[in-house]
Amino acid sequence: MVEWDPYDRNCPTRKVLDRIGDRWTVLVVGTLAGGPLRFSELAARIDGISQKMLTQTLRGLEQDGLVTRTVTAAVPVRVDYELTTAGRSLQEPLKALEDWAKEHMASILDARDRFSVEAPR
Amino acid sequence: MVEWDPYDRNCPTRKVLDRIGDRWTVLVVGTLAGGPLRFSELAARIDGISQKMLTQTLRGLEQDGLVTRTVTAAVPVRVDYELTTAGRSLQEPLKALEDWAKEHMASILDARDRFSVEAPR
DNA sequence: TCACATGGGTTACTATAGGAGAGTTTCAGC
DNA sequence: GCTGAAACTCTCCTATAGTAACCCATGTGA
Repeated sequence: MVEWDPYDRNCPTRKVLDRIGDRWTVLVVGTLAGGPLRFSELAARIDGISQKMLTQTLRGLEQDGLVTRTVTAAVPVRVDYELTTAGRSLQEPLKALEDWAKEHMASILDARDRFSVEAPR
Repeated sequence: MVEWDPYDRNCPTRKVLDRIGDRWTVLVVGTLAGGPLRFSELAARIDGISQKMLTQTLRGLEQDGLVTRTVTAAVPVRVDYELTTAGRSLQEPLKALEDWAKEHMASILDARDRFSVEAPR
């Protein structure tokens, strides 16, 4: 395996980190964890995502081979998205992040409160 | 523990996900993993980061109680940054992400190449 | 004493990302 | 021929990320 180095500006891992660190990507992958869903179902479950961002995020994931896009010729057209094997393997690290976020929420909110009081910048 | 739900737009976990999913945050925390460093050392190791973004990222991490900022009155001033306990606990999920990125780089780059050929959008 | 170097930032500006919302396509059924 | 629903797609506009240049306090050598 080549030695990837995210600390180098030109290393492609930078782009991959951008993709998987993206807010919407985390949420889309997490939502698809339960099985395939269609566009409108994703939009409904991920509160606050715009159609544009959902389309963009899905295209990015599709491009990276992390989700598949299946069009069913019906009326109206039906489009399903599903995680690939690689996509499912991403669930684990993302879940770790999600769990960390949940676990440390309280202390972080606390720290934010204190910070605004002190902060003798 | 309260039930946090990142899929709700108003849940504060959203903000936390934004912070820890941030490209620079991942790299700064990863760089600080080896022990405390001063501002200029961080800037040198994280290729491509600007002073402004480094300052901003560090302020954010400090605000969330993930790093400490220590000013030593010397000439010129010396400022050290170090991970807190909470900050160190973040290393693990971030490392998982980094590892995932390294492991799947090849197949992702491959998928990207194929995508531009097909893609009968 | 005065220009210069050094570390750790700000400031001012520009480029890109993202949001709101209207418009588009496709095709069965009325 | 018109309607309606799903899944986009486009336009406009604001907010955030990013870049480059400047600032400030202090010690040093000429």
